[in-house]
Amino acid sequence: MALITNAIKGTLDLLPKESCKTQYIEAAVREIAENYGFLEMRTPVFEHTELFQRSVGETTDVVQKEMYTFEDKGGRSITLRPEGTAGAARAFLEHGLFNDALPQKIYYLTSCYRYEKPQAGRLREFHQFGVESFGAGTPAADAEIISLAHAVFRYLGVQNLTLEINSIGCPECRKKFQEALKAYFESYREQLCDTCKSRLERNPMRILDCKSPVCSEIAAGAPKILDFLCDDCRAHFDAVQKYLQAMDIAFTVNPTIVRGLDYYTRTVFEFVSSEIGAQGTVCGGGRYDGLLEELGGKPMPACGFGMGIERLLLLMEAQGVPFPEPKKCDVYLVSMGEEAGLKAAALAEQLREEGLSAQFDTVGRGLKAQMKYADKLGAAYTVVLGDAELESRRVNLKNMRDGTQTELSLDDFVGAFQSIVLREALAALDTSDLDEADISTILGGVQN
RNA sequence: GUGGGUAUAGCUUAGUUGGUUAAAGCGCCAGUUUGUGGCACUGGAGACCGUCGGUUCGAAUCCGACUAUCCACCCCA
Repeated sequence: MALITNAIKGTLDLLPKESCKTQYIEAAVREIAENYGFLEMRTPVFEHTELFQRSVGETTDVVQKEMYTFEDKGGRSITLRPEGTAGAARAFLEHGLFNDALPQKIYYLTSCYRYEKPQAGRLREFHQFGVESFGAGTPAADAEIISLAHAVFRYLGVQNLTLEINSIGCPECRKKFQEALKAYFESYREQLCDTCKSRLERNPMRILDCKSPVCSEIAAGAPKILDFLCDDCRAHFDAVQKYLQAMDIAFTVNPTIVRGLDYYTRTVFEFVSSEIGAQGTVCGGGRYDGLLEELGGKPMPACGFGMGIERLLLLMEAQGVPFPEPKKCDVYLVSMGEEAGLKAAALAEQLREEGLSAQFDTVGRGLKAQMKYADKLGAAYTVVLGDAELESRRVNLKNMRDGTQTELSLDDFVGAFQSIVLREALAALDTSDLDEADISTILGGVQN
Protein backbone atom coordinates (compact mmCIF):
# COMPACT_ATOMS: atom_id res chain seq x y z
CA MET A 1 0.00 0.00 0.00
CA ALA A 2 1.46 3.29 -1.01
CA LEU A 3 1.45 5.82 1.77
CA ILE A 4 -0.18 9.15 1.10
CA THR A 5 2.81 10.98 2.41
CA ASN A 6 5.52 10.78 4.99
CA ALA A 7 6.47 12.86 8.00
CA ILE A 8 7.99 16.23 7.22
CA LYS A 9 11.78 16.39 7.13
CA GLY A 10 13.25 16.99 10.54
CA THR A 11 10.16 15.91 12.45
CA LEU A 12 9.84 12.87 14.66
CA ASP A 13 6.89 10.68 15.56
CA LEU A 14 6.87 9.77 19.21
CA LEU A 15 5.64 6.17 19.22
CA PRO A 16 3.78 4.58 22.15
CA LYS A 17 6.78 2.55 23.29
CA GLU A 18 8.92 5.69 23.49
CA SER A 19 6.49 8.30 24.73
CA CYS A 20 6.71 7.18 28.35
CA LYS A 21 10.35 8.28 28.43
CA THR A 22 9.47 11.76 27.33
CA GLN A 23 6.59 11.84 29.79
CA TYR A 24 9.02 10.93 32.53
CA ILE A 25 11.34 13.79 31.60
CA GLU A 26 8.42 16.20 31.36
CA ALA A 27 7.06 15.20 34.74
CA ALA A 28 10.52 15.58 36.27
CA VAL A 29 11.15 19.07 34.93
CA ARG A 30 7.67 20.22 35.94
CA GLU A 31 8.15 19.01 39.46
CA ILE A 32 11.58 20.55 39.82
CA ALA A 33 10.53 23.86 38.26
CA GLU A 34 7.59 24.05 40.64
CA ASN A 35 9.82 23.30 43.61
CA TYR A 36 11.88 26.30 42.54
CA GLY A 37 8.74 28.40 42.44
CA PHE A 38 8.34 28.54 38.68
CA LEU A 39 4.81 28.26 37.28
CA GLU A 40 3.87 27.13 33.81
CA MET A 41 3.00 29.58 31.06
CA ARG A 42 1.59 28.44 27.73
CA THR A 43 1.74 30.70 24.73
CA PRO A 44 0.72 30.11 21.10
CA VAL A 45 2.96 28.22 18.69
CA PHE A 46 2.85 31.19 16.35
CA GLU A 47 3.42 34.88 16.87
CA HIS A 48 3.81 37.99 14.77
CA THR A 49 7.05 37.65 12.84
CA GLU A 50 8.14 41.02 14.16
CA LEU A 51 8.27 39.70 17.71
CA PHE A 52 11.12 37.36 16.84
CA GLN A 53 12.85 39.90 14.62
CA ARG A 54 12.90 42.33 17.53
CA SER A 55 13.80 39.91 20.30
CA VAL A 56 16.00 37.26 18.72
CA GLY A 57 17.62 39.87 16.49
CA GLU A 58 17.47 40.80 12.80
CA THR A 59 21.03 39.76 12.09
CA THR A 60 20.94 36.35 13.73
CA ASP A 61 20.93 33.13 11.73
CA VAL A 62 17.73 32.08 13.44
CA VAL A 63 15.83 35.09 12.08
CA GLN A 64 17.63 35.37 8.78
CA LYS A 65 17.34 31.84 7.54
CA GLU A 66 15.74 29.47 10.00
CA MET A 67 12.23 30.71 10.69
CA TYR A 68 9.01 29.17 9.45
CA THR A 69 7.34 32.36 8.32
CA PHE A 70 4.14 32.64 6.31
CA GLU A 71 1.32 35.03 5.60
CA ASP A 72 -2.09 34.18 7.01
CA LYS A 73 -5.36 34.84 5.21
CA GLY A 74 -5.58 38.26 6.83
CA GLY A 75 -2.24 39.29 5.38
CA ARG A 76 -0.36 39.12 8.69
CA SER A 77 3.18 37.82 8.73
CA ILE A 78 3.18 34.89 11.12
CA THR A 79 6.10 32.84 12.39
CA LEU A 80 6.23 29.50 14.16
CA ARG A 81 8.19 30.12 17.34
CA PRO A 82 11.91 29.29 16.94
CA GLU A 83 12.39 29.54 20.72
CA GLY A 84 10.33 30.13 23.83
CA THR A 85 11.56 33.33 25.43
CA ALA A 86 10.06 35.83 23.01
CA GLY A 87 6.49 34.57 23.43
CA ALA A 88 6.83 34.39 27.19
CA ALA A 89 8.19 37.95 27.32
CA ARG A 90 5.39 39.15 25.05
CA ALA A 91 2.72 37.55 27.23
CA PHE A 92 4.40 38.88 30.37
CA LEU A 93 4.12 42.43 29.01
CA GLU A 94 0.73 42.06 27.34
CA HIS A 95 -0.96 40.85 30.52
CA GLY A 96 0.80 43.28 32.81
CA LEU A 97 2.39 40.55 34.91
CA PHE A 98 5.05 43.09 35.86
CA ASN A 99 2.42 44.59 38.19
CA ASP A 100 2.44 41.43 40.30
CA ALA A 101 5.08 40.73 42.88
CA LEU A 102 8.47 40.27 41.29
CA PRO A 103 10.22 38.20 40.27
CA GLN A 104 7.70 36.44 38.06
CA LYS A 105 9.15 33.00 37.59
CA ILE A 106 7.63 31.01 34.75
CA TYR A 107 8.47 27.84 32.86
CA TYR A 108 7.30 26.33 29.62
CA LEU A 109 7.47 22.98 27.88
CA THR A 110 6.81 23.55 24.21
CA SER A 111 7.61 22.71 20.62
CA CYS A 112 9.87 25.02 18.63
CA TYR A 113 10.50 25.23 14.91
CA ARG A 114 13.61 26.04 12.95
CA TYR A 115 14.23 25.43 9.28
CA GLU A 116 17.62 23.78 9.58
CA LYS A 117 19.22 20.77 8.01
CA PRO A 118 18.59 17.90 10.41
CA GLN A 119 21.42 15.96 12.00
CA ALA A 120 22.08 14.24 15.30
CA GLY A 121 20.42 16.29 18.03
CA ARG A 122 18.96 18.78 15.60
CA LEU A 123 15.41 18.72 14.34
CA ARG A 124 13.09 21.13 12.59
CA GLU A 125 10.45 20.54 15.21
CA PHE A 126 11.97 20.10 18.61
CA HIS A 127 10.87 20.54 22.19
CA GLN A 128 12.20 22.85 24.81
CA PHE A 129 11.85 23.09 28.52
CA GLY A 130 12.59 26.66 29.46
CA VAL A 131 12.38 29.00 32.41
CA GLU A 132 12.28 32.77 32.64
CA SER A 133 12.82 34.83 35.77
CA PHE A 134 11.36 38.25 34.99
CA GLY A 135 12.26 41.24 37.12
CA ALA A 136 15.19 39.62 38.88
CA GLY A 137 18.41 41.49 38.31
CA THR A 138 20.72 40.12 40.96
CA PRO A 139 23.42 37.46 40.50
CA ALA A 140 21.35 35.24 42.77
CA ALA A 141 18.73 35.01 40.02
CA ASP A 142 21.31 33.85 37.46
CA ALA A 143 22.56 31.29 39.91
CA GLU A 144 19.05 30.12 40.73
CA ILE A 145 18.18 29.21 37.14
CA ILE A 146 21.55 27.54 36.61
CA SER A 147 20.89 25.58 39.76
CA LEU A 148 17.48 24.58 38.42
CA ALA A 149 18.97 23.16 35.22
CA HIS A 150 21.63 21.44 37.30
CA ALA A 151 18.93 19.93 39.51
CA VAL A 152 17.13 18.52 36.48
CA PHE A 153 20.27 16.71 35.32
CA ARG A 154 20.99 15.43 38.80
CA TYR A 155 17.43 14.22 39.30
CA LEU A 156 17.44 12.37 35.99
CA GLY A 157 20.84 10.82 36.69
CA VAL A 158 22.64 12.47 33.77
CA GLN A 159 26.39 12.65 34.16
CA ASN A 160 29.48 14.09 32.49
CA LEU A 161 27.94 17.44 31.63
CA THR A 162 30.16 20.47 31.82
CA LEU A 163 28.73 23.80 32.84
CA GLU A 164 30.45 26.61 31.01
CA ILE A 165 29.75 30.19 31.91
CA ASN A 166 30.80 33.54 30.57
CA SER A 167 29.80 37.18 30.70
CA ILE A 168 29.25 39.09 27.50
CA GLY A 169 28.75 42.32 29.42
CA CYS A 170 26.17 45.03 29.06
CA PRO A 171 25.74 46.91 25.77
CA GLU A 172 28.32 49.50 26.88
CA CYS A 173 31.19 47.18 27.68
CA ARG A 174 30.33 44.88 24.83
CA LYS A 175 30.57 47.77 22.41
CA LYS A 176 34.10 48.57 23.55
CA PHE A 177 35.03 44.92 23.36
CA GLN A 178 33.65 44.50 19.86
CA GLU A 179 35.62 47.49 18.64
CA ALA A 180 38.80 46.05 20.10
CA LEU A 181 37.99 42.67 18.64
CA LYS A 182 37.32 44.07 15.23
CA ALA A 183 40.56 45.99 15.25
CA TYR A 184 42.44 42.85 16.29
CA PHE A 185 40.97 40.55 13.65
CA GLU A 186 41.21 43.25 11.00
CA SER A 187 44.98 42.92 11.19
CA TYR A 188 44.65 39.20 10.41
CA ARG A 189 41.89 39.62 7.84
CA GLU A 190 43.66 37.83 5.00
CA GLN A 191 44.36 34.70 7.04
CA LEU A 192 40.79 34.23 8.29
CA CYS A 193 38.50 31.68 6.69
CA ASP A 194 35.76 32.96 4.40
CA THR A 195 32.97 32.70 6.92
CA CYS A 196 35.04 34.55 9.48
CA LYS A 197 35.72 37.32 6.98
CA SER A 198 32.01 37.93 6.77
CA ARG A 199 31.68 37.55 10.54
CA LEU A 200 34.16 40.35 10.89
CA GLU A 201 31.52 42.70 9.53
CA ARG A 202 28.41 41.20 11.10
CA ASN A 203 29.44 39.78 14.44
CA PRO A 204 33.15 39.56 15.23
CA MET A 205 32.45 37.74 18.50
CA ARG A 206 31.50 34.71 16.44
CA ILE A 207 35.07 34.34 15.18
CA LEU A 208 36.04 33.37 18.71
CA ASP A 209 34.48 29.95 18.43
CA CYS A 210 35.36 29.20 14.83
CA LYS A 211 36.61 25.62 14.54
CA SER A 212 39.09 26.22 11.72
CA PRO A 213 42.67 25.73 13.01
CA VAL A 214 43.94 29.03 11.59
CA CYS A 215 41.07 31.09 12.95
CA SER A 216 41.14 29.48 16.37
CA GLU A 217 44.88 30.11 16.60
CA ILE A 218 44.36 33.76 15.76
CA ALA A 219 41.41 33.88 18.15
CA ALA A 220 43.57 32.54 20.97
CA GLY A 221 45.43 35.84 21.06
CA ALA A 222 42.35 38.00 20.69
CA PRO A 223 41.17 40.44 23.33
CA LYS A 224 39.07 38.79 26.05
CA ILE A 225 35.60 40.03 26.88
CA LEU A 226 36.32 39.59 30.56
CA ASP A 227 39.00 42.28 30.33
CA PHE A 228 36.47 44.75 28.99
CA LEU A 229 33.69 44.33 31.52
CA CYS A 230 32.63 47.50 33.28
CA ASP A 231 32.77 47.51 37.08
CA ASP A 232 29.11 46.59 37.48
CA CYS A 233 29.26 43.71 35.00
CA ARG A 234 32.51 42.47 36.52
CA ALA A 235 31.01 42.49 40.01
CA HIS A 236 27.88 40.76 38.73
CA PHE A 237 29.87 37.99 37.06
CA ASP A 238 32.06 37.50 40.14
CA ALA A 239 28.99 37.26 42.33
CA VAL A 240 27.34 34.67 40.07
CA GLN A 241 30.41 32.52 40.48
CA LYS A 242 30.32 32.95 44.25
CA TYR A 243 26.73 31.80 44.33
CA LEU A 244 27.53 28.76 42.20
CA GLN A 245 30.38 27.89 44.53
CA ALA A 246 28.12 28.34 47.53
CA MET A 247 25.62 25.95 45.94
CA ASP A 248 28.42 23.51 45.14
CA ILE A 249 27.81 23.60 41.40
CA ALA A 250 30.96 22.96 39.38
CA PHE A 251 31.60 25.21 36.39
CA THR A 252 34.31 26.50 34.13
CA VAL A 253 34.62 30.00 32.76
CA ASN A 254 34.75 29.82 28.98
CA PRO A 255 35.36 33.24 27.45
CA THR A 256 34.47 31.97 23.97
CA ILE A 257 30.83 31.25 24.76
CA VAL A 258 28.80 33.61 22.66
CA ARG A 259 25.10 33.07 22.42
CA GLY A 260 23.56 33.39 18.99
CA LEU A 261 20.49 35.29 20.09
CA ASP A 262 20.86 39.06 20.32
CA TYR A 263 18.94 39.57 23.52
CA TYR A 264 21.57 38.18 25.87
CA THR A 265 23.50 40.47 28.24
CA ARG A 266 25.98 39.73 31.00
CA THR A 267 25.75 36.10 32.09
CA VAL A 268 25.60 33.37 29.45
CA PHE A 269 25.95 29.67 30.12
CA GLU A 270 25.73 26.25 28.53
CA PHE A 271 25.53 22.70 29.77
CA VAL A 272 27.52 20.72 27.24
CA SER A 273 27.90 17.00 26.57
CA SER A 274 30.38 15.25 24.30
CA GLU A 275 28.30 12.08 24.07
CA ILE A 276 25.50 13.00 21.69
CA GLY A 277 27.34 14.14 18.57
CA ALA A 278 28.24 17.57 17.36
CA GLN A 279 25.20 19.30 18.84
CA GLY A 280 26.30 18.91 22.42
CA THR A 281 24.57 21.85 24.06
CA VAL A 282 21.76 20.36 26.09
CA CYS A 283 20.87 23.57 27.87
CA GLY A 284 21.76 27.14 27.09
CA GLY A 285 20.71 30.44 28.56
CA GLY A 286 21.65 33.57 30.35
CA ARG A 287 20.57 37.06 31.22
CA TYR A 288 18.68 39.40 28.90
CA ASP A 289 18.22 42.67 30.72
CA GLY A 290 17.35 44.65 27.59
CA LEU A 291 14.70 42.38 26.11
CA LEU A 292 11.56 43.60 27.86
CA GLU A 293 12.35 47.21 27.03
CA GLU A 294 13.13 46.24 23.45
CA LEU A 295 9.64 44.78 23.19
CA GLY A 296 8.03 48.01 24.38
CA GLY A 297 7.93 47.43 28.12
CA LYS A 298 9.58 49.32 30.92
CA PRO A 299 13.24 48.44 31.48
CA MET A 300 13.33 45.29 33.55
CA PRO A 301 16.04 42.69 34.09
CA ALA A 302 15.39 39.02 33.35
CA CYS A 303 17.17 35.75 32.83
CA GLY A 304 16.32 32.26 31.67
CA PHE A 305 17.38 29.17 29.77
CA GLY A 306 16.20 26.69 27.19
CA MET A 307 16.78 22.96 27.47
CA GLY A 308 16.41 20.63 24.48
CA ILE A 309 14.17 17.70 25.40
CA GLU A 310 15.29 15.53 22.47
CA ARG A 311 18.94 16.19 23.25
CA LEU A 312 18.36 15.39 26.89
CA LEU A 313 16.66 12.13 25.91
CA LEU A 314 19.52 11.30 23.55
CA LEU A 315 21.97 11.88 26.36
CA MET A 316 20.03 9.76 28.84
CA GLU A 317 19.88 6.93 26.34
CA ALA A 318 23.58 7.25 25.53
CA GLN A 319 24.35 6.96 29.24
CA GLY A 320 21.93 4.12 29.83
CA VAL A 321 20.08 6.09 32.47
CA PRO A 322 17.19 4.01 33.82
CA PHE A 323 13.63 5.03 33.01
CA PRO A 324 10.64 3.98 35.10
CA GLU A 325 8.58 1.10 33.76
CA PRO A 326 5.34 2.20 32.12
CA LYS A 327 2.10 1.32 33.87
CA LYS A 328 1.11 -2.23 33.07
CA CYS A 329 -2.25 -3.94 32.97
CA ASP A 330 -3.41 -5.08 36.43
CA VAL A 331 -5.86 -7.67 35.18
CA TYR A 332 -6.88 -9.01 31.79
CA LEU A 333 -10.42 -10.34 31.56
CA VAL A 334 -10.40 -13.33 29.22
CA SER A 335 -13.88 -14.07 27.91
CA MET A 336 -15.48 -16.87 25.92
CA GLY A 337 -18.88 -16.35 24.40
CA GLU A 338 -21.20 -13.42 24.08
CA GLU A 339 -22.53 -13.42 27.66
CA ALA A 340 -19.04 -13.62 29.12
CA GLY A 341 -17.91 -10.82 26.82
CA LEU A 342 -20.59 -8.56 28.25
CA LYS A 343 -19.58 -9.53 31.77
CA ALA A 344 -15.92 -8.81 31.01
CA ALA A 345 -16.78 -5.36 29.72
CA ALA A 346 -18.92 -4.64 32.77
CA LEU A 347 -16.21 -5.83 35.17
CA ALA A 348 -13.55 -3.80 33.39
CA GLU A 349 -15.72 -0.75 33.78
CA GLN A 350 -16.00 -1.26 37.55
CA LEU A 351 -12.29 -2.03 37.97
CA ARG A 352 -11.34 1.08 36.04
CA GLU A 353 -13.62 3.18 38.19
CA GLU A 354 -11.53 1.99 41.11
CA GLY A 355 -8.40 3.22 39.39
CA LEU A 356 -7.18 -0.19 38.29
CA SER A 357 -5.94 -1.00 34.81
CA ALA A 358 -8.23 -3.64 33.34
CA GLN A 359 -8.49 -4.83 29.76
CA PHE A 360 -10.68 -7.25 27.84
CA ASP A 361 -10.86 -8.73 24.36
CA THR A 362 -12.02 -6.38 21.64
CA VAL A 363 -10.85 -8.27 18.56
CA GLY A 364 -12.59 -11.63 19.01
CA ARG A 365 -9.59 -13.77 19.91
CA GLY A 366 -9.86 -17.30 21.25
CA LEU A 367 -8.94 -18.20 24.82
CA LYS A 368 -5.34 -19.11 24.17
CA ALA A 369 -4.76 -16.04 22.08
CA GLN A 370 -6.27 -13.86 24.76
CA MET A 371 -3.95 -15.40 27.35
CA LYS A 372 -1.01 -14.80 25.05
CA TYR A 373 -2.06 -11.23 24.48
CA ALA A 374 -2.46 -10.68 28.23
CA ASP A 375 1.07 -11.96 28.67
CA LYS A 376 2.39 -9.52 26.06
CA LEU A 377 0.63 -6.67 27.82
CA GLY A 378 2.46 -7.67 30.95
CA ALA A 379 -0.82 -8.21 32.77
CA ALA A 380 -0.25 -9.09 36.42
CA TYR A 381 -3.39 -11.22 36.59
CA THR A 382 -5.88 -12.87 34.25
CA VAL A 383 -9.39 -14.15 34.84
CA VAL A 384 -11.18 -16.52 32.50
CA LEU A 385 -14.89 -15.86 32.10
CA GLY A 386 -17.04 -18.48 30.38
CA ASP A 387 -20.41 -20.14 30.71
CA ALA A 388 -19.17 -22.25 33.63
CA GLU A 389 -18.12 -19.19 35.62
CA LEU A 390 -21.30 -17.32 34.89
CA GLU A 391 -23.20 -20.39 36.09
CA SER A 392 -21.19 -21.12 39.26
CA ARG A 393 -20.50 -17.43 40.11
CA ARG A 394 -16.91 -18.49 40.90
CA VAL A 395 -13.80 -17.43 38.96
CA ASN A 396 -10.12 -18.32 39.04
CA LEU A 397 -7.73 -15.39 39.31
CA LYS A 398 -4.44 -16.38 37.75
CA ASN A 399 -1.22 -14.76 38.88
CA MET A 400 0.72 -14.46 35.63
CA ARG A 401 4.09 -14.29 37.30
CA ASP A 402 4.01 -17.58 39.21
CA GLY A 403 1.02 -19.22 37.52
CA THR A 404 -0.90 -19.79 40.75
CA GLN A 405 -4.66 -19.48 40.75
CA THR A 406 -7.00 -18.21 43.44
CA GLU A 407 -10.71 -18.87 43.42
CA LEU A 408 -12.86 -15.79 43.96
CA SER A 409 -16.56 -15.03 43.97
CA LEU A 410 -17.63 -13.49 40.69
CA ASP A 411 -20.15 -11.23 42.38
CA ASP A 412 -17.57 -9.73 44.73
CA PHE A 413 -14.72 -9.80 42.21
CA VAL A 414 -13.88 -6.08 42.12
CA GLY A 415 -13.58 -5.72 45.90
CA ALA A 416 -11.62 -8.94 46.29
CA PHE A 417 -9.25 -8.10 43.48
CA GLN A 418 -8.70 -4.63 44.83
CA SER A 419 -7.67 -5.93 48.22
CA ILE A 420 -5.24 -8.39 46.62
CA VAL A 421 -3.59 -5.56 44.70
CA LEU A 422 -3.40 -3.41 47.83
CA ARG A 423 -1.90 -6.18 49.92
CA GLU A 424 0.69 -6.82 47.22
CA ALA A 425 1.63 -3.15 47.09
CA LEU A 426 2.15 -3.11 50.84
CA ALA A 427 4.27 -6.25 50.73
CA ALA A 428 6.40 -4.72 47.99
CA LEU A 429 7.37 -1.82 50.22
CA ASP A 430 10.87 -2.59 51.36
CA THR A 431 11.25 -1.31 54.90
CA SER A 432 14.40 -3.24 55.71
CA ASP A 433 16.81 -0.37 55.08
CA LEU A 434 14.80 2.23 56.94
CA ASP A 435 16.27 3.44 60.20
CA GLU A 436 14.54 4.99 63.22
CA ALA A 437 14.72 8.50 61.77
CA ASP A 438 13.08 7.44 58.50
CA ILE A 439 10.29 5.69 60.31
CA SER A 440 9.51 8.60 62.56
CA THR A 441 9.51 10.90 59.51
CA ILE A 442 7.03 8.62 57.75
CA LEU A 443 4.85 8.31 60.83
CA GLY A 444 4.90 12.08 61.22
CA GLY A 445 3.74 12.41 57.63
CA VAL A 446 0.94 9.92 58.15
CA GLN A 447 -0.27 11.75 61.26
CA ASN A 448 -0.41 15.01 59.35
C1' G B 1 22.93 26.52 2.04
C1' U B 2 27.84 23.13 1.45
C1' G B 3 30.12 18.27 1.99
C1' G B 4 30.26 12.73 2.90
C1' G B 5 27.72 7.91 3.97
C1' U B 6 23.35 4.83 3.39
C1' A B 7 18.66 2.95 0.99
C1' U B 8 16.43 -5.22 0.53
C1' A B 9 9.66 -7.70 4.86
C1' G B 10 6.94 -3.91 10.66
C1' C B 11 12.39 -4.01 12.88
C1' U B 12 17.77 -5.65 12.40
C1' U B 13 20.35 -7.48 8.49
C1' A B 14 22.45 -11.49 4.52
C1' G B 15 22.41 -11.69 -0.69
C1' U B 16 28.96 -14.73 -3.96
C1' U B 17 32.49 -12.52 -10.26
C1' G B 18 25.20 -9.64 -12.77
C1' G B 19 21.83 -15.78 -13.73
C1' U B 20 16.02 -17.96 -13.23
C1' U B 21 10.72 -19.12 -7.00
C1' A B 22 15.16 -12.65 -2.93
C1' A B 23 17.23 -15.33 2.55
C1' A B 24 17.55 -15.28 7.94
C1' G B 25 16.62 -13.62 13.03
C1' C B 26 13.17 -10.75 15.83
C1' G B 27 8.05 -9.25 15.65
C1' C B 28 2.90 -10.56 13.92
C1' C B 29 -0.94 -14.71 13.04
C1' A B 30 -2.05 -19.89 13.73
C1' G B 31 -1.18 -25.04 15.17
C1' U B 32 1.25 -28.92 18.40
C1' U B 33 -2.74 -28.75 23.96
C1' U B 34 -11.26 -29.03 21.81
C1' G B 35 -10.87 -24.00 29.01
C1' U B 36 -5.23 -21.13 30.37
C1' G B 37 0.29 -17.20 28.76
C1' G B 38 5.84 -17.60 28.98
C1' C B 39 9.65 -22.39 26.75
C1' A B 40 10.17 -25.58 22.51
C1' C B 41 8.75 -27.33 17.72
C1' U B 42 5.81 -26.73 13.06
C1' G B 43 3.36 -23.78 9.60
C1' G B 44 1.43 -18.99 7.61
C1' A B 45 0.99 -13.90 6.21
C1' G B 46 4.26 -10.05 5.04
C1' A B 47 9.26 -7.15 0.02
C1' C B 48 6.84 -3.93 -6.93
C1' C B 49 15.04 -4.89 -3.41
C1' G B 50 13.69 4.01 -2.37
C1' U B 51 11.97 6.23 -7.48
C1' C B 52 12.88 6.99 -12.63
C1' G B 53 16.02 6.06 -16.56
C1' G B 54 20.41 3.56 -18.82
C1' U B 55 23.94 -0.79 -19.91
C1' U B 56 22.81 -6.20 -20.74
C1' C B 57 19.92 -12.06 -23.50
C1' G B 58 19.30 -11.22 -18.12
C1' A B 59 19.99 -6.08 -12.75
C1' A B 60 18.63 -6.18 -5.63
C1' U B 61 23.76 -6.45 -7.76
C1' C B 62 26.89 -2.14 -12.80
C1' C B 63 26.08 3.37 -14.42
C1' G B 64 23.27 8.19 -14.08
C1' A B 65 19.66 11.41 -12.11
C1' C B 66 16.13 12.28 -8.43
C1' U B 67 14.07 11.47 -3.53
C1' A B 68 14.49 10.07 1.43
C1' U B 69 17.47 9.30 5.55
C1' C B 70 21.94 9.54 8.62
C1' C B 71 26.47 12.17 9.86
C1' A B 72 29.43 16.63 9.62
C1' C B 73 30.08 22.05 8.45
C1' C B 74 27.24 26.41 9.62
C1' C B 75 24.13 27.56 13.70
C1' C B 76 21.69 26.34 18.07
C1' A B 77 18.30 23.51 22.33
